Amino acid sequence: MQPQPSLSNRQREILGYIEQFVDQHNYPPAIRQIQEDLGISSTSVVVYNLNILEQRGMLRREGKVSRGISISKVEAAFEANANQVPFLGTITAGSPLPDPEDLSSGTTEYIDVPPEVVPSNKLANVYALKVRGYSMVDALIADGDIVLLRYQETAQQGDMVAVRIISDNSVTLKRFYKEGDQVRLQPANVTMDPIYVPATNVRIQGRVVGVMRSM
Amino acid sequence: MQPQPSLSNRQREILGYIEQFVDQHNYPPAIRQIQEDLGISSTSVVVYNLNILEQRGMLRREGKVSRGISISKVEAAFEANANQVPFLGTITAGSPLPDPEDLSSGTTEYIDVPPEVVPSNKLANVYALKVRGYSMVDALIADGDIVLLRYQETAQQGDMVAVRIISDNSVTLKRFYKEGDQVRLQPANVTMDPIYVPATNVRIQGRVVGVMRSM
DNA sequence: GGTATAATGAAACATAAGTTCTACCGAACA
DNA sequence: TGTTCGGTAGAACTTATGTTTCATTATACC
Repeated sequence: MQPQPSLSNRQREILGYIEQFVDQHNYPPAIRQIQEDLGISSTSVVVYNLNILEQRGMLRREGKVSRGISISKVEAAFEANANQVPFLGTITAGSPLPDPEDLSSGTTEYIDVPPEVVPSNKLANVYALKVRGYSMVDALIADGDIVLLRYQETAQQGDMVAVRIISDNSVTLKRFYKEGDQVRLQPANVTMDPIYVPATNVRIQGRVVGVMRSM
Repeated sequence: MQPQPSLSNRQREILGYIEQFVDQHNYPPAIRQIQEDLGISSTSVVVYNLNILEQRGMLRREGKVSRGISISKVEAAFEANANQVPFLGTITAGSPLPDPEDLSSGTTEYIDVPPEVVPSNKLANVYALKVRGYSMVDALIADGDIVLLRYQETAQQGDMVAVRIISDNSVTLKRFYKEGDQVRLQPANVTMDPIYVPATNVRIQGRVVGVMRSM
């Protein structure tokens, strides 16, 4: 965001009116409409303030076009809602994770992620996978769940990560604790016991940043 | 959705043009603009087809208003993005569920729900609660999860529901099976055993339609 | 107070844009 | 063949709406 330049009350009022109007009608107001509904005495006053708002980048206008006002905020709202991450397919216990690089493969699907699950500013390198089977119940993840992973090869203590246990050729989701040469993999379900694996036998394939389940 | 009435090529073309135009400019096109850009010979032809499109419910027009076209699709897109449900607070094992009627209490928060979790057309009576504590791990729900409940007092076999066990004064989330006078409450975690309760001892407080977890 | 600058008012002007009317064309049909 | 009907053309008409000019009032600063 740019530094917010000071707007006069009238300018704020006009801007608010336009937003509300567009919201309600799906098309922008005419200058005379702004004038009348806001009790402004002359269209030239509206024009005057619209010009300032345009200079400040609060909106754009198309000259000589009726209702040719477009509020940047609308775009912003759209972008704000466009919290999407690529959907890369399915994982099962046995199979390796899909390669995040597969993004290039043209027709990638995207799914919405509410900011309550992953904040908009932390969506970089995040992708979604659908879980197949019950191999991850100990991570509180069921068949059909959508897991959100951020691609990374290292992890902090206690992170929930997708780890590949090389000797097993399996992928599981566990909390990660490095303990010397060992790695402790702790199920999210607190009633279950951890497993210990030599550090050389695990590869981190991403960090779990969210789960979404539909029923 | 209404039955999709057949549109002529020209009508489809006009509709598509309007969508694209709005997308690009944030305000609707003028009739003459449609006419020229689509190589139509007369404005009356455009008007003629716009009227049909309006009758078909594909768009709305405001009489005598310049660029007074509003595409229903825009609203639909907005609505599709406005997949929100009220956030009613927290639940723990012991406490009763918040009353969905509390909606009236003014400052309700709302949270986004992606259509992958709950389809837009099934959001009626759905509300969100944040889970506190680990009492519901056997339903594959952890501390901090957001559960989405649809308010209802009955359930189908196998539904995941929020049930209140009266004698315990507790609320849990389980799969619901009615078996004669008994109710079988089955943990979502398939490795765990069900519990049996007399039907008179349970109250269904809602159906779990989704879960979202942030980590 | 005097002067520059920001903000307002009122009206005239120009034109962008919706509306309407009538004529025309081709296809379906009796 | 003539008649109806969905669709197309062209043009005139009206008005909704942006633009501009100029005078006027407030605000600030020296």
